[in-house]
Amino acid sequence: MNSRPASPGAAARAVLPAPSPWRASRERLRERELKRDAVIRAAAREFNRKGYHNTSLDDIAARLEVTKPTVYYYVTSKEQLLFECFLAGIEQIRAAFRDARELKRPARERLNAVLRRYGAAVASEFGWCMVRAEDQDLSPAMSRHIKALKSEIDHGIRRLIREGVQEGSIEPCDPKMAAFALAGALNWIAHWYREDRSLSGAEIADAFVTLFEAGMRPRSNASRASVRDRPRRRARGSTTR
Amino acid sequence: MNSRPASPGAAARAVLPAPSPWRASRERLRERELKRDAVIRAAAREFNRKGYHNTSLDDIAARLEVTKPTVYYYVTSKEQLLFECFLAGIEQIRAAFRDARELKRPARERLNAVLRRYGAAVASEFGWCMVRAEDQDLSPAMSRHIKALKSEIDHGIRRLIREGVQEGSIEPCDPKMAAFALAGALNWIAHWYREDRSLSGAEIADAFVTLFEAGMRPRSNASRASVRDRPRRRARGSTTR
DNA sequence: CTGTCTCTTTACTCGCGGGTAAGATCGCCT
DNA sequence: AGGCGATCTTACCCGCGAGTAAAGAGACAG
Repeated sequence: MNSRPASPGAAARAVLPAPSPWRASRERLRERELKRDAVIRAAAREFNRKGYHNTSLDDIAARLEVTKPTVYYYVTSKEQLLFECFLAGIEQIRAAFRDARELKRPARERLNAVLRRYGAAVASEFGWCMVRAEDQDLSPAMSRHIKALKSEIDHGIRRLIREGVQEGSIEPCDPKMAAFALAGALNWIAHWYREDRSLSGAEIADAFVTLFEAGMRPRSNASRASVRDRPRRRARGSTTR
Repeated sequence: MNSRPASPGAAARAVLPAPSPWRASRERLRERELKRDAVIRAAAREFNRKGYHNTSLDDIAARLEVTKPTVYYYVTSKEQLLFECFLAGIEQIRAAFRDARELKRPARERLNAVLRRYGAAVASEFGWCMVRAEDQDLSPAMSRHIKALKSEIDHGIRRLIREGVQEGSIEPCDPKMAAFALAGALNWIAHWYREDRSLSGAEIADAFVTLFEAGMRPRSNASRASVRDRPRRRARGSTTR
């Protein structure tokens, strides 16, 4: 407590060359961090496999080859475990937004970039927890926290859509509805991805983005005449309807 | 037991004017059916509000102003209760497919008709149960049953898409991915619809369908007419690779 | 060797909730 | 006038799983 290094210089000198007595302690800290992460990842995997309520802390502990109290040494409650998994997932998406903000491209492309990483996050080991962390399973405080984060993501998507519509890179539409549709399709990946892993999360997101962009109504002007499988080129100048 | 009516005529005569002794019994049957439905609807509402695992049978009973064993008089287990709710939801969608099959319209329109009723079903009181009935919460037998029904719906959508592509009413695309995207967006309604009920389920589905059809990439100049501040020409080459 | 700090275990508590046993109640039939 | 079947209740059982108390096992310092 009171033995904190007197000066930054002294501390730095001790760190690098000599086996300072502080080194061991720092290493332990690091190891502890690693173990904590392992606990959270194990929890995510089990929640993913069997669902939150069908997973006991004994299960998670067994998976780590330790006992339940050990798990409790690293987290305070099952609820917090779920919350941490949720955070790990959502943080990937927040990072995607931060990166996209730097990008100097039309909003539509920035949106697509975000959606790709969104899809990857949902397909990740934390996807299930992120998508399905229900307020009903959580204390009011955590529920509020999660809701706020989800809302942030939602409004981020809406904002990109709105920008895109304004600058003309996105077809005019209701940003709220569009955001719900996009996020819904991507979120749902978490439900079926466990069974069918033939594609990576990013690939799925790519396929979805392509679909959302093009739309399902044929684009080529010949759409009304039964076009077999010609329409490989997108409509350029001409229009349908 | 042995006093079954000798002829249909006798039975019919007894039903209408006279208070046949069978009437009471039939009325009881009917009432029983009604009560059973009430139990299932109450369960759906509670599952919807608090989730399957956070709802106890005491909760459901209390909501009906009866006691737990009464609920068990109508239903054999909590699991079955969830299953019945699931069935009630999915049956609406199966009906939509049956009706659409009659329709003599392009596959794209039949698909849209199905999707509209799909959305309405998801937004109904059974939507949550239908969408979230997890195999993990159910016995293997029921899990298989539910999976089969879900798969039936999924393949129905894929089939309509495939038909549409073949006849040219739908832009060529991967039916499997497209079905996942569509169903995902609609299923997800169940997650946010409880909070935001500003639109009916059918209206939401309508909005989604419009969106899916048109796509988010601006269509040719014609659709551009409605855009207010004269958005510049969209660059063709700017699509992400 | 000894105190102490970190990490992990064994061995519990305890309430919740699914499910049941054994009647009460009530209307109907004979 | 009493039996009977359908309906609903009171009063219970019991296992599971979240969470905890308390003690052991190492590592390191002095």
